[in-house]
Amino acid sequence: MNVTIKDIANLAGVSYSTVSKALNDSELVKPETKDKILKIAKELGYEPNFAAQRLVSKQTKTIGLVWPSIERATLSTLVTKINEEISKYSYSMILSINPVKTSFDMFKRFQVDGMIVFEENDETLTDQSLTSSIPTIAHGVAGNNVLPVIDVNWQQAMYDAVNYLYKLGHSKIAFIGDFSPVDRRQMEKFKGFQKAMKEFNLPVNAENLVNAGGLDWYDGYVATKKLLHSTYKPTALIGSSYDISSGIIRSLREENIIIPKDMSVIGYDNIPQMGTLETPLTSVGVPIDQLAVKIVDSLMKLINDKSSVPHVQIMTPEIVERASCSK
Amino acid sequence: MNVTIKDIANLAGVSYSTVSKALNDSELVKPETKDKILKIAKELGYEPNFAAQRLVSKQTKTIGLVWPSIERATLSTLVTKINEEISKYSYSMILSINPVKTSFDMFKRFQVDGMIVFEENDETLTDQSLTSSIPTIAHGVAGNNVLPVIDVNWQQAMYDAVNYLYKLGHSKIAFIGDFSPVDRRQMEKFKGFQKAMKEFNLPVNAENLVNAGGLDWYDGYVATKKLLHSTYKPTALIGSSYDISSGIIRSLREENIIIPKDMSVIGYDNIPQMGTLETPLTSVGVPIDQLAVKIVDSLMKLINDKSSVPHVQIMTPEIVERASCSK
DNA sequence: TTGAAAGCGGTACCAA
DNA sequence: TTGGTACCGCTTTCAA
Repeated sequence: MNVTIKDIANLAGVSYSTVSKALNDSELVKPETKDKILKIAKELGYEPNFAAQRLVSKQTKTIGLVWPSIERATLSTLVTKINEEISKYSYSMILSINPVKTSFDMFKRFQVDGMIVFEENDETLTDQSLTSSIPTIAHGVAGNNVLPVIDVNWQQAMYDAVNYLYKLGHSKIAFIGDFSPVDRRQMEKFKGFQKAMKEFNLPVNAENLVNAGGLDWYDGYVATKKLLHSTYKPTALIGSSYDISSGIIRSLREENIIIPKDMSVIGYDNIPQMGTLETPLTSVGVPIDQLAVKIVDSLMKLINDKSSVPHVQIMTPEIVERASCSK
Repeated sequence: MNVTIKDIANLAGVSYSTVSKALNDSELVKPETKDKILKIAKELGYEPNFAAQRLVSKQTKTIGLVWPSIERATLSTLVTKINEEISKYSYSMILSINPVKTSFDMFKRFQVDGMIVFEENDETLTDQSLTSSIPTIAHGVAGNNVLPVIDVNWQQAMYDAVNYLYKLGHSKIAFIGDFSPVDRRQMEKFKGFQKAMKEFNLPVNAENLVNAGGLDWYDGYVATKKLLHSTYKPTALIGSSYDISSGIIRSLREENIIIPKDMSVIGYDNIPQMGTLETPLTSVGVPIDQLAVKIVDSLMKLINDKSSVPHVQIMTPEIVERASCSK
């Protein structure tokens, strides 16, 4: 059996409510008594029963993060950052890699104080049944979202990328991305690209629009290969994700195309790893730290005051230059 | 305020102990009563208070998994498998990406029924303070391990790889791995390679031993490049991890070296992804499913009977042929 | 400054 | 088949 405050009370010769106070460092206990109690508690190896505490206090100081697809690398950086951010508030984070509903149920059982979900598909954010009594923040594309969401201006990110290249003098710009319509984030990026191209009177067609059909580096690699062997000769490439961009670089190297001399490249995803690729890449996107801070901040606000968080918050992307583009 | 069994009892006009029984599907409640109670519970949107249940039952049906370095891809497959395996026992899994000690403390607070840790460094398994009242299984290299550990016969894996190649007629076999001495798993692989080579009277020296200095694909890529441009001309390569092997393939392709015609390649890590690489790779290692099953099985045994699990269990690797080797 | 006692939301045993 | 009740371990008034 575990040590309880009653055991301590017995040995200390005080009531157990006094022990409780002492352990919580209350002002109402005489210092000597407190010391004595603390000492005994230590000797006995006392560990508070969290379930009992919770039953009374209704606080767990824990955030649950739902992350059903751990195999996608880019997000792991964000998760790590979020974890750090949460610690700053002296909260803990637990992770579940089960489907959203299952995870929510589990977190509910554990009575976490708050939850964070990443958008998985269209329904993640709009499914009515996912409303929760527990403060929850989602990260994904705003729409009919049931939960308050932290969104990113994906369109603008791509617009900025095109604009950046255009200003450098490029007009033959290709976009390599995943156009599977289930992923709204990818769709948004695509729209942004289209919009920018149109504005600059540049064509968007089957030639400069390359569907990688997936988000792994290999998809980007194959897509780029195909592009390079087509008749269209772009002078600049935009990769729609970190992994895809890494595939692009590989393809270019194999073909002995030098970045940025022969080809300018910009990648989406503003994570530090962009700078440690084979060829460091100029990238566009919301800096991952900012995103983590915003998510955690919003959640904490939501926990303290249910009505204090906007239903949609959109983050502005930035360009980080790493010399992978030239005129 | 949340709905409690007392609320239900009031509305149903029964005592709350009856409600408790009904909700737990006890035989001792008349079906009609049960139905009525269940119906009311549903209407009220009743959700049991887990903390209260736990306070009494002392069971959480939850396993905590400590995984401080989520950024390493290979393990994510194992984690996913473990999660699946745990579900089969109708347990849930929660994950912590904090340092081992911090994670243990948190899991303890949540009173998980069991824990799983992956070896991070020498101390993870030997640190006395990590003994825990909660049943815990570690995965890593056995040694002075405090916790029961599921180990893999890394040496034999590499031995098998060399043997396999040798039998095919290769004698110029190079090993590309990470020799940083902090990672005991890597060290073990290296030893196995050495041992096998010695047995077949093949030399081990600076030429065929390539230190990638890291575990990312890029490390393997650079190392292979270097090797290919050296005077030593191997006919077979062994990659010490999935990522490194993927770098090897890539280097070979760039140099127009065909697998397996011009070069035989075996990779460590027995995960399905080995078959979906640019060039599917013959690989050696403990099949990841087996590993997951063993880990979870052992943990469940440990939970049910503290003394039933051997202090060290070593899994035997297997070779999966995928036509990346020839004579 | 300390203690007594009333819960928190359940489970489980015993009595009715 | 149901109800009464004693806990589980702790926090938090309220009295002493």
